[in-house]
Amino acid sequence: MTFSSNLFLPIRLFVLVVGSNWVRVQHRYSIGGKFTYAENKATTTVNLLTGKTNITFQETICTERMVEVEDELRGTSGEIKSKRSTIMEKSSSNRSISKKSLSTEVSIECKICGEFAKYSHFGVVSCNPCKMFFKRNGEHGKDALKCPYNGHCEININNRHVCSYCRLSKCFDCGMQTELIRCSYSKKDKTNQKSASVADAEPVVALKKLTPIPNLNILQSDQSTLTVNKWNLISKIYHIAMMNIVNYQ
Amino acid sequence: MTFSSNLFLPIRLFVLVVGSNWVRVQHRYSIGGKFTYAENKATTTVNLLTGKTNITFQETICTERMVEVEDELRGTSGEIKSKRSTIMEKSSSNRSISKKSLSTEVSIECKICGEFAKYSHFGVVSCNPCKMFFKRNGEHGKDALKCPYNGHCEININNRHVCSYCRLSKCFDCGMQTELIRCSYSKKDKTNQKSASVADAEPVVALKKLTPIPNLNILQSDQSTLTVNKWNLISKIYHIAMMNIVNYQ
DNA sequence: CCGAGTTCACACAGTTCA
DNA sequence: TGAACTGTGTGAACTCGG
Ligand SMILES: [Zn+2]
Ligand SMILES: [Zn+2]
Ligand SMILES: [Zn+2]
Ligand SMILES: [Zn+2]
Repeated sequence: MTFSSNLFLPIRLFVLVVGSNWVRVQHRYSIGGKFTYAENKATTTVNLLTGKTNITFQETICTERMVEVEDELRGTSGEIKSKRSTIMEKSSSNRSISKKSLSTEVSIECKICGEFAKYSHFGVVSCNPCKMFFKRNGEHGKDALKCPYNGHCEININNRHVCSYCRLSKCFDCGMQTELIRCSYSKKDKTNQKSASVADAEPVVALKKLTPIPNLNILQSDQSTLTVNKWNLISKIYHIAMMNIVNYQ
Repeated sequence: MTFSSNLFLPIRLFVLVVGSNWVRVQHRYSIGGKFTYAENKATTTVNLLTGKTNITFQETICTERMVEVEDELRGTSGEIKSKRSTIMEKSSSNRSISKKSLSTEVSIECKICGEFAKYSHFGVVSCNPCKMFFKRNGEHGKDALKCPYNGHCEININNRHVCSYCRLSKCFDCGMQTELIRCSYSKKDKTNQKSASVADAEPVVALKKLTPIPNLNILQSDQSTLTVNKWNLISKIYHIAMMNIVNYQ
């Protein structure tokens, strides 16, 4: 994917998704004239959750100059001929910097309760409490619980412990998957335990189609489906990357 | 093979296959008028996997001008005659630039997950993560793993880490070969270990025919078998080459 | 340059205990 | 219930050999 930048420099910008939460932004541009120019490659890797950035900046300065050479040639008849020709001198120097940066303000909230979240758990960006809650209650299903109110409680960080039914409902609504709950660590009989749980528990689940994980799929293959928020986030990343680049100069 | 270009310049374009992953595109064109023109030859070598380009640009400017020359001739009778004549002066200057470029717009996708891939690993064009995954899990076989769903997960870059069983299945389906997984580096007894392992373990493997690595044979000898995708890729290469040429001016 | 190998930090499971 | 921990698979970045 190539962006056209709105800067004056002709910068080619490549954005790649790396892993689930990392986006890599790579700039490549040449600056300078026809015969003296710098080729720059700047790679910024941004973690969308923590905002950490790793930057690699590589610069190659190329100098090509036309040197005029004048040769004196003495002809057979004794007169001096002058032959003028040009040759190309080329030199290039390389330097590269790499730098790790700390977190910036890009932070992510738990989809369930709104608390600060760091990772994606069971397929949804969620905080540790909500992760633990789903692990405990996810397998039983929400039918085992009961809402003391009308079943439409709004869940936030303060009241999340009040109604388990609505909290679990919201977990499922946000896309948490019980399939991602694994069995306990056991090095032996790994396959036995797994097959047992799948066979016993819910054969209906086994027929379910695998839904793509709803974590930050910032850049999916079809770019037309990107929402405004995602484009805004991309431009934010682009801005961060650009600022980091500019700071090198 | 010759392309006709859609520029106004009459450019002759030659495309050659160099090695397995390199394609060389050569342009030749003249520009200018009858007496002043430039003969240009631009050679772009494109790596189909990495998209790197090496460019050589050679320009010969030919100037032929009619120069009016006035010679004083002293006639036999002593009077001065002026003879006006035109002669053809021809000069030519040469310059050549060669430049290695970075661009990666021609990219190849991992057959397993679709991520950007640079090399072929274990017999299949694949990304680094999928390479590592196959190296770790290839030898155990897919029976050691279990799909939490129905065993037909579609693998892409976002969900590849969810179901190891289906990922490994796809690795095998795409043609990854466990035979290409080597032992670890061991500087001593290298030959001994190799011969021992072949002799002891699997004589069947030794009898198997090594299948040719299915990397990008973009331009095979029979061009009629080129698919639409390959033609598209070629035109993409052509575009990149052209853009690189144009940027020199 | 390509394609094997290795290493280490991280993401995201599970577990324990107040 | 949730803070704090352990354990395991993953992948970016590197080395090595042909
Ligand atoms: Zn939460
Ligand atoms: Zn409720
Ligand atoms: Zn892959
Ligand atoms: Zn599966």
